Amino acid sequence: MQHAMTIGRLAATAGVSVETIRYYQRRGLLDEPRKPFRGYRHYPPDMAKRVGFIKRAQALGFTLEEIASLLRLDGADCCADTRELAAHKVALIERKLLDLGAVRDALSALVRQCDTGQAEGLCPIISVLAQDGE
Amino acid sequence: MQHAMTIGRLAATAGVSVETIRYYQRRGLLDEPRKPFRGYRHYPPDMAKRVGFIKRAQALGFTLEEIASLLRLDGADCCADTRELAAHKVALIERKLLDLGAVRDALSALVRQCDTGQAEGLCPIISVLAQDGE
DNA sequence: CTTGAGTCCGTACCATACTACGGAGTTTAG
DNA sequence: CTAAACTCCGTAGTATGGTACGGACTCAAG
Repeated sequence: MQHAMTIGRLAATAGVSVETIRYYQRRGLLDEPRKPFRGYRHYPPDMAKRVGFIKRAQALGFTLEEIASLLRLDGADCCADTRELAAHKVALIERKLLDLGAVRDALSALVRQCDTGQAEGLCPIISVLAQDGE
Repeated sequence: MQHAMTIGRLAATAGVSVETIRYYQRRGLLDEPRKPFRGYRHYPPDMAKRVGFIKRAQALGFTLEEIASLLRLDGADCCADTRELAAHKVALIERKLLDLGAVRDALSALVRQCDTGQAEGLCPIISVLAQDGE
């Protein structure tokens, strides 16, 4: 590991800002290397991978809290927990997809109405989501 | 409309807090009924449906800003502006559908990997997230 | 050896979407 | 008719996920 970096290089490598790195440290997602007696902290290159992990998990809809717990079970045999969390997210997303589809249909019906010039029905956006599903 | 409610009953019916109702009023998502000379404002029952719509739209990932413009489309008849706005929202939703669909596919592929039990040591979800890929 | 860039650290600020609080007025149940 | 409960209204605080700032220190190039 001769390629230890400063925080600035780490941030650049990981594609985030220095402030974001520090924020993740405060949130407990990254640990802060010991500060040398004189000089700057140096970060191992793996840290950049960890930041990448965080960013990818975020893009999949995990909160920083959830990501922190994923990172805590990293490598452990708690695959089942991770699987549960992911499966739960999938279920949430499936519902969102259905509901979003309904809203899209209502809106595009409105657009079609406009195009065919029939001012008959009024747009019922509210009612397409009106049932207390969930 | 003999069933006009006070803000407290509205909030209870809609399953949110009084403060949330007021907040939506401030944000322009709900209008505030006139205050009688002496007494409390009273809210029509439809208002609860409107709040329900807001909540469900939020769960779909719309911001309050976006929801405000969706609400403006409810009950709209077709003028050019309405058509434009609706078409724009449809495009927005199509994009969300694609993004969410991709997230779901990625996540459920990961869950399937867990299930096919080829877990030699590391959880597949963790190891995929840890990858530098992309 | 100076200067400019980068680091350290704390604090403050941003947007979003609430949530809580306090004091005054109003309503309603007993 | 009194007292609890509710409303009104403004202001202030919370959580999330950062971003910005400022002063002191340190490192690296000229």
